Amino acid sequence: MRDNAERDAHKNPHLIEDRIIHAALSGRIAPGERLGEKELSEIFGVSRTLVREAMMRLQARGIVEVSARRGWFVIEPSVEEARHTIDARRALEVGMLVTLDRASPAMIRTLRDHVRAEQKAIAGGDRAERSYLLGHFHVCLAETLGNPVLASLLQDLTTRTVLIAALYQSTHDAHESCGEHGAIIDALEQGNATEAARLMDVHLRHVEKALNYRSVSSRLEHLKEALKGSGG
Amino acid sequence: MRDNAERDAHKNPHLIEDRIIHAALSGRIAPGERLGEKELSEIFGVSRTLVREAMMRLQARGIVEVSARRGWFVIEPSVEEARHTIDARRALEVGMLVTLDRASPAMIRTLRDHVRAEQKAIAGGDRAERSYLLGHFHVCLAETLGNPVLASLLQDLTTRTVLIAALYQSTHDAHESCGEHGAIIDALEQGNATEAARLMDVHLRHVEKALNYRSVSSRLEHLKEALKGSGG
DNA sequence: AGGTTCAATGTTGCATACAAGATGTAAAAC
DNA sequence: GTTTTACATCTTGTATGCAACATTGAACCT
Repeated sequence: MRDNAERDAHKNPHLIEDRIIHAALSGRIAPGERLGEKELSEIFGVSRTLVREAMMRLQARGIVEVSARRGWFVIEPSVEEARHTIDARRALEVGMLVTLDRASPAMIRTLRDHVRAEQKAIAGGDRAERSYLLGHFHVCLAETLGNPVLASLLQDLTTRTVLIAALYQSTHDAHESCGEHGAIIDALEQGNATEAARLMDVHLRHVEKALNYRSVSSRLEHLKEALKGSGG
Repeated sequence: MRDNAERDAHKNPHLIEDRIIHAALSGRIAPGERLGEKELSEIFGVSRTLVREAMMRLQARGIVEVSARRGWFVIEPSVEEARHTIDARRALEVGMLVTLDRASPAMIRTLRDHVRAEQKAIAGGDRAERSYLLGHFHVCLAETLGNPVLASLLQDLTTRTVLIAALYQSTHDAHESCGEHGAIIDALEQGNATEAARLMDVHLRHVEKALNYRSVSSRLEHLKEALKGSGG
């Protein structure tokens, strides 16, 4: 991995977004975190203009939001938004598998490789890599099925889900997730797309169930919640 | 409807995008059409900066693309991209209905209203309104089901589909589309989400089948195609 | 001490200036 | 007549400057 982002930010206009998405998927950027334009412009060695343009794109992708004259912040979805996001994701992934014809052996091999990488990251204790791979499995699935449009949509939804998981202190076990990924591939290998879809549905319900919607770590929400039952 | 966009473009940062999306859905903006920054900045009475920011968001949404130092253009998807887009849409909409529990009477009423509006636009011969409503039905469906995330995703996918339909000279009949929308609502009303999903699947397959993938109106693609069989 | 006002600072919002490259056109060369 | 070349023009790419607002902290008043 390279650290000198400065030189590439001009050549690849999407570098800034890519880095931020990757960092979010890896759990290195928390929901609610502030992303200052000046700060980023120094990190990437470009002017605020380019940073701003990247933020605009990330905003359209639902990853960051702007508070007028206060700054850019990584999204901090409310409980309702979190539900909607995961529901949308479930719809998309279940639909993707339901409407699938058949998965070729080459696809299966690619997916198995990915799960093996997940296992390795879990065993190795690399938290960032683990987080990234567990999320990226879903993007990888869409890519492997050969649809870049689906893959792109899933990248955004997955990133948002990872942020939600961080915000609501997901207790979802990495082993379990990885195992479920494997089971989905099994079903695909046997040509049973319906079963794969069902397993995906269950998997994503697990993801949601592991969230603790009570413990909102947002300062404001936390305060609201705390004060609601204190003084009345 | 108001024409003086100038005054609002400052207050509502998303006005430019909204207008472009609406125009695309209405068939008033064709695929491949050039959207000059200066041109737009004059129309909306703002500087190029704001136009550019809007274009960045539209780019992230897959509606426009930029050709370096040549300009911004409404997307002109290749046959392959068109297939992927419609496939993604089918996955999303089928999944949305499959994973749905139950549609309330209020929802059914809203949807029926929409279809009535479609019929009225068809009868009245308002091509733009007809195009808009037929596309927007799907967004409306997601909104009505109560998921803004889904609605937002569908707005983008639907817009892209409408552009694809324009590019590949879709012969899909408006009456037929409208009828299929009605049938989907019927199934939802009877609480048969599976059937609704099946009908949606069929509906979107019709949409794709109505495309004429041979007659690519893009100059470049057209030439490529023409020259491929001419001289070898 | 507690609360209020006001100035200082930091951040985004928006416009503008200029650089760099693409395109179209007309003159020049053959 | 055709091709080439040079130039004029137009468009986006990027940086920068300044204005507007939010926040913070200190001084000040009560």
